[in-house]
Order: sequence, then structure tokens, then C-alpha cells
Amino acid sequence: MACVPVARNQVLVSAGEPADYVYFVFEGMMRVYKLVSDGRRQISGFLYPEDFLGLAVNGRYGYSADAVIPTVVCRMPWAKFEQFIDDVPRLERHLLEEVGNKLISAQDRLLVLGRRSSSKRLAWFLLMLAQRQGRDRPATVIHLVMGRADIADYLGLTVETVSRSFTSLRISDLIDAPNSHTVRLLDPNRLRDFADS
Amino acid sequence: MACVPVARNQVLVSAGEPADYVYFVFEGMMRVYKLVSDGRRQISGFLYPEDFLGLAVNGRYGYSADAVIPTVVCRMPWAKFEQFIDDVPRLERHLLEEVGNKLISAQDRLLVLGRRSSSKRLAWFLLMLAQRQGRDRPATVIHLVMGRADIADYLGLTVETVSRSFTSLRISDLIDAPNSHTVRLLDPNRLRDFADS
DNA sequence: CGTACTCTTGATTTCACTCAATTCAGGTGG
DNA sequence: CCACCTGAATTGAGTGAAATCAAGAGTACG
Repeated sequence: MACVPVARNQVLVSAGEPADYVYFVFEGMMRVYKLVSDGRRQISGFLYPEDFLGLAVNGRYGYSADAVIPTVVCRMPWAKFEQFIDDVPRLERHLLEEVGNKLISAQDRLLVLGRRSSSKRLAWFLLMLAQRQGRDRPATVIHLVMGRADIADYLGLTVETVSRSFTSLRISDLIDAPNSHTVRLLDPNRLRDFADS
Repeated sequence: MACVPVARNQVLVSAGEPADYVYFVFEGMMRVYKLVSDGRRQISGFLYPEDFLGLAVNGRYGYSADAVIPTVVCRMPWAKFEQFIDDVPRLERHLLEEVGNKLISAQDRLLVLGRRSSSKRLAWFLLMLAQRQGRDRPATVIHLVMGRADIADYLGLTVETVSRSFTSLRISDLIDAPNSHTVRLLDPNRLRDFADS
């Protein structure tokens, strides 16, 4: 399993290309997305270390992925990976659960994108990051690796609206933002209430 | 594997309930959804005959499901189903593909909900139905089993906006609608172009 | 140290939501 | 068989939230 560096903004896999490899993020952060004809982008997720990348339909990648920051990924040929699965039956069951969970959470996101105001989407996003970053208890200080444009493309908003939403949460004393890449959740419970009210 | 009828609007599984059974739709149509606290609903999919229902997280259903029209479903206890999977290794691989495809298509929907105008969402929805209904070539005449409210809750719109979008597509000569449950695609290619322009 | 990018804020426009009324279709009972 | 009733769909008017257009301030990187 070869590990390679991926530079900031470098595209690792492109939607529609033959899915020759599966990848695991070792360090950094990858951005998974699809492009629309008019140049707009919908980000479907951010990958942290240990996350898996390489889901395919009909032997081709279903989306594109590039690096948010300098990143290291480890890759394995699909053929070898399939062999792996065959050898370790538990792995397949595990993978099934994993994909099932991703499906459930994708459907949760449908709910957010379809029915929530901009500030609530942002609140929900921050809570999700907090959950993911704190290994035991959810963290109250979040380091935003991605920029505003990434958040916008993840939440289906514009950069300007994301920025205004940050301001709005700040004014409501739900968050504190010492700089644009750091957020402190002042009252996670109240933020949670706000997000799904 | 027992088969039971489900009346129109009857709830078959509820989000959060213990996931004791898996179901297969035999006849009719099921509606898979989640409710938000304010009473609104996000439909995550419509199930046709042969479709599978019963995905769970931590042993509990991740969403609710009820019948759009009188429907017949066949059910099997989870335990028995797992046994089935163990006995037939190919089944698990098949299931993994199935869930993977659903994940990809859920992500496509994120794109639609996040970034598209109401008419384009509807166009995309109709094309999806056409694809699903025509077994070989996509159908050009679509029978809408579900009502406007269902379509609205699927596309993250209101009933009124869905209705206006139908009118808009009709005026643009993209569709014809003899009655509210029948749609004819006058020019699928042009509709396709419109949907992802 | 300067240049380019990112982020924020302001003004205006647009598109979908809300509220309200009317039309239409299907089903029921006289 | 027709009149009525109910729920569904359409249409209209007005409002509101986010997009767009446009500057300016901040920050990071070469």
C-alpha cells in the first residue's frame, strides 16, 4: 500500500474516471465533490485521517476529490482490495455498516439542505465538526481547516451568506470567532436547540 | 417470509423503533421519510416493487415509511436475513453494491437540493421517474403515483411551487399534462439539457 | 514587503414561501 | 344519474430570505 503526498488543491480522483484504486487518508484533509455544468460545486464531504475514499459505480468513481490542505493518502489497487475483502469476511460486513451509516447521514443532510435556514445549516455544520474533532466529548473549540467557500459549497449556500451566518451566530452569542479559522462554541446545547428548532 | 397489505397512508416503520424486520415491496409504493420538529417532512425516496426497506443504525430504523397507495410488502426477521447473508456470500456483495449506489444517488440529490431552481428540480425528478419506469428505454409517459405534496417534500419545495413548476415546464413545451397524475415528456433531451444547465 | 486571495459588510434583486381564494376531480348519498 | 362534498391542485398577491452585485478590510504567502 503506497503512500503519496497530495498538494493543496491537487485533484486526486475525478468523477467518471476508471476507479483503479481505493484510498485512505493518512494525514490532512480531502474534499469530495461534484461539479455542475455552470461551474458550481457541491461538496459531499470532508475526509479526515483514516477515512476511506474510492466508492465506485460501474467501475468508475462517482465523484471527484482534491486536497484542502497538503495531505498524505495511501492507496491500494481495487483488485487487491477486493481480495482483501474476500479473505476477511468481517471486513465486508464492516464495510456494509460503514456505507449504510454514510447513507443515513447523507439523508440527514438532505433534510438540512432542503428545509433549513442558512444560520441553522451553519450551526448544524459546526456541531458536526465538533462531534468529529472531539474523540471522546465533542470539542468546544473547532479548527476550521476548510475556507468559507468550502463551507458554502457543502451547505448549498454562497460565501457571502456563510459569512453573514457566522456574524449572526456571533451576535446571538452562540459562538465566538477569534479568527476566521477558529470557532468556539459558547453554549453547545443552545446551539443544538437552535440548529434543530 | 410473510406478506401483508399496507393501507394508504398507513405507517409501516417509524424512525427510532427497533429494526426487527426487513421488508421488500411486492406491490404498490412506499414512501420513506423523516419528520422535522416543526412538522415538516423530508421524503428521502419512493420504493417500487422489488425494492428493499429496513436499513438500520444501531439496531433501530433510521427513518419512517408509509404507503403512498394500497401496498403489499413481504417481511423477514432481521436475524433470519442475516443468516441468509451468511449463507449466500454473493448476496452480501450485491447488497454492498446496492447500498453504494443508493449513496451515490443520495449525493446526486444533495446537488439538486442545494443548487438547483424549482423547475430544474422538478425536471430532474420527472427524468428520474422516467428512467425508473421504462424497463428498457426511459418512458416518455409517466404515471405519477404520488401527489404534489409528496413531490414537494421530496424536492424540498412547497406544494404551490411544485404546481407552478409544472405550469412553467408546460408553458415551455417541455411536458404535457393531461391530468395531474399523468405527464408526457415532449422532448426528453431538451428536458435533460434544461435540468442540468 | 507587496500582491493576491479570502473574508466581511452593504445595497439591490430575485426566487421561493406564505397567505388566500378559486378551480378541479373523485367519491358519496339522495 | 345528478348534486353535493371533500381533498387536491392551481393561481394570485405580497413578503421575506438568500443570491447577486459591488466595495472595502484583513490575511497569508511568495
